[in-house]
Amino acid sequence: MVRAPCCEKMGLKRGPWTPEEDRILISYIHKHGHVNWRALPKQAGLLRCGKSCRLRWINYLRPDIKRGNFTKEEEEAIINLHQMLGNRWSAIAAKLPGRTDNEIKNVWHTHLKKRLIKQNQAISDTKKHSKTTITTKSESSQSESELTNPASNSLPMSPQQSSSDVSSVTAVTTRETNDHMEEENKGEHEVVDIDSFEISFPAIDESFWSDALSSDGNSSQSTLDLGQGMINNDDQFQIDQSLFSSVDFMGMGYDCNAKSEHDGMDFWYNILLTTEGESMVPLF
DNA sequence: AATGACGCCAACCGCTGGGGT
DNA sequence: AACCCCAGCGGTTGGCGTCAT
Repeated sequence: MVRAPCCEKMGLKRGPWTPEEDRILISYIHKHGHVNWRALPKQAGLLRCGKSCRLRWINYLRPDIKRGNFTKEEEEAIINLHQMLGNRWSAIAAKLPGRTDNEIKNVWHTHLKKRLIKQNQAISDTKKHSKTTITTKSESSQSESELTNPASNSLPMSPQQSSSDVSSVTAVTTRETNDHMEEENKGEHEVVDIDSFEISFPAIDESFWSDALSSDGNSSQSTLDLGQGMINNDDQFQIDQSLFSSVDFMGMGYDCNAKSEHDGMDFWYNILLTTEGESMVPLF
């Protein structure tokens, strides 16, 4: 069953807004606010559906909207936030005052995604010449789909994700034996393709996401005690601080690698951590 | 000057989750 | 528990402007 678009009902207007409509909407919201978007157009005397009014206000008419081109800083922030959050445009917009989710989404699709694809293409071309890594995966460059939703393939599953969605974890899981650790330091390690390396992870316990990571600033390593959770109930993530990438996402967190042992093998994860006072918690 | 290709972006569509009954 | 209503979200579309031929 296909639902008819709301605006098709009874001659409601669609398409671009006129300055007069804008004026009516602004004036009404200034006087009465927007408690009920559905009722608003009728009360304001607009031949639009509530949804259309809401969108026009949120994306264009709000007084705190910042118009004009995105600055370099804003673009970099979007790239970083997209790395962390994926296509959660509203969450990204919340970090960029004056910018709307729609605007950010458009900028991403029209500028930033293309730019990143080019950059990654260049990086992968460079790697092809210098690579010593044993790779079981076909040597394809980062795909557009990976760029479209990096958060889903570079992080442990979020509480919103299905715990049966194993591929989102395995997508960046690299397998290393303990022996490979030293090799890794020399820049060599085995990268295991998710398609050819199958392993089932137990479901993530909800408590994982709320457990705090205690950080020991003095030692070279700190330990993230997962409590019950990620791989099995006894697991701990060894966070090797030397492996912190030192990337500080706008003061909100750190990008680091984490290791967990499972069936005699070490599994490495990329985790984003955010600081909350003294402790650090997994961002996702 | 005409026209087709392309890029941008405002607006729309359909889905989802929360709250109320 | 089931249903309805609504706001909010992310994906998609279509119109318009610009550029290349």
